[in-house]
Amino acid sequence: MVHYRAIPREFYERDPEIVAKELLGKFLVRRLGDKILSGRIVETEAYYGSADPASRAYHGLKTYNKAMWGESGVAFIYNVHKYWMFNVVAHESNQIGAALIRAIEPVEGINLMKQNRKTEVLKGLTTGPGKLTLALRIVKDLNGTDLTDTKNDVFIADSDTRFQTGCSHRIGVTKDLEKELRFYIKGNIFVSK
DNA sequence: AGGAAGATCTACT
DNA sequence: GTAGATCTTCCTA
Repeated sequence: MVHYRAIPREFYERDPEIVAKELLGKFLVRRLGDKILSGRIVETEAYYGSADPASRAYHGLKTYNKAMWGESGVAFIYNVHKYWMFNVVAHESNQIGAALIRAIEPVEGINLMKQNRKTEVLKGLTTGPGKLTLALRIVKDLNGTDLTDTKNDVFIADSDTRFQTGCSHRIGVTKDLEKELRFYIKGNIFVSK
């Protein structure tokens, strides 16, 4: 049983690019009853507001994306192609932004993750945004959950381990920015392709 | 009420 | 490498 340390809200009250980069190596933890599922974050992407055509916030404030305007450090969950995308709201005060968790490396509750994904194979279990939400049973009910509180059903926990990181352009977006806003842990086999 | 789009995944060639 | 499946939400009529 791992002890999970909460991350203060100030961590998320910065530019999404910085938050996305620094989320690498930290833990995403899901509580299912008395069971814990967790994984190390190995791949993220940063999204902005009206200046970012790939962002959910690009077309202005809507009911489904209003979390991106809200308090930093809470979950922003959005549906695409039958899957749920898991984001953390992250922006400076009066700004808009979020960091998408794209991939994790399973740590605790691996057998339950396999059940949730209906597979026996560890390889590829959580190597994509849609796969990891399925594995951790993350659905839109968790939208708005405070991720800085370790008592909640889903939260993010700190880690002291440092990794070599790389960056590239975002994946799957139709209109990307010039900036490279995807970050990943170099050499980790759970980074998506 | 219906159509289209979307930050995806799987399976098959 | 590419096609098709399939779901939630939004936009228009």
